[in-house]
Amino acid sequence: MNAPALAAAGTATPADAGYAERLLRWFDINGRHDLPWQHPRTPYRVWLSEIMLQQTQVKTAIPYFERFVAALPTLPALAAAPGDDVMALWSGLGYYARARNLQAAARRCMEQHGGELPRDIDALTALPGIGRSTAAAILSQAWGDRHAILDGNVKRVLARYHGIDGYPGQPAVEKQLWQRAESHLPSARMADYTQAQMDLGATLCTRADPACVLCPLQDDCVARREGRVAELPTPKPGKPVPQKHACVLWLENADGEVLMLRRPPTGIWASLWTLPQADDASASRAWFEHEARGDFSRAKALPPIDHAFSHYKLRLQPLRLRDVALHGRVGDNADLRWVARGEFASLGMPAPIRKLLETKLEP
DNA sequence: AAATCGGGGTT
DNA sequence: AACCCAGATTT
Repeated sequence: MNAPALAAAGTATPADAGYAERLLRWFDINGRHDLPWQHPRTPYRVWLSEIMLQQTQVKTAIPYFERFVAALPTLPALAAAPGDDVMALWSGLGYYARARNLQAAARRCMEQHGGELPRDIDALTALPGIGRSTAAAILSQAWGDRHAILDGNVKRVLARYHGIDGYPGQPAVEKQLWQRAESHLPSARMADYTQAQMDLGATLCTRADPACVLCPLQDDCVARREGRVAELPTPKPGKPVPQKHACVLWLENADGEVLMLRRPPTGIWASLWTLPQADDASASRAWFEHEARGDFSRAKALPPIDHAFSHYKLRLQPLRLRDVALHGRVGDNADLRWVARGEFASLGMPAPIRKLLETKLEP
């Protein structure tokens, strides 16, 4: 294949014309046409799906999406909802800043854009939680507007197709990928084209064991021709992650309710409800003796929970204590309260804490 | 056990 | 511009 004309990046050149055509022809037969956000394909539903899909795979996102749009079917409904409701609907998906940004953006749309998502790439990108790729995905899918996306799937496809070396998260590499993405845009069918790219990357040009023999782009794929499919895209340079430890207190009152507190609005597990946590057992004891009455030595250590973040590993040691009463009146502090088992579903909680609290224990 | 994913925040 | 942060899932 001839070297593509870099000067022409941004417009489809004759040399590129086949890319979108072949991809769309493949999509018509093999693409995903029944995703819940495609029917009906409204700006609000596309937006919500794109935010969920930023760090979550389609299969995982679908039940969350269904539940979310059933509870909050429109942008004004999202804007008007209590923040706790939004967090509860997001609970388990991870990256909770996405949910807070989502609602903040909805509220800004109510104030500045007449209660609708703006149909303008710059206005969209200015909203919290929406960057260049997400804005492009919304506009192309909701309206058919001509913008290139560059998510993880597209990065992988383009890195292989053009044989681009270097970690795609690196700015210089990402810049090249954007240029390639712009160069392949078709002149019509943008909604299908955007979905087709994501489908190709998700179902066929996968990270491990891609199905190259089925690929509509295999004839011009540099990685395929040079036998470098397995080594592209270049993996992220690894770093050792530190191991951290903490204790969590599982305190129950005489009614079997669990003491929970709301974490601060920034940092890890922001705004989520969780168990009282301290760096070690003696700090847990100090917290307990300050807040509660009872014999701390009765606390029973449960099996530790291991949880992995991208930048550190956390081992949580749960300490369970029952028939606990507090010194003060809990009702005075909205961020610390007794929670009945039946209320768990309505609170946003980190996945490992929810799992811990739902483990069956002897009475 | 390690890699992954897009946007926002900080330096 | 170049890191750093956030978390559940998949491999």
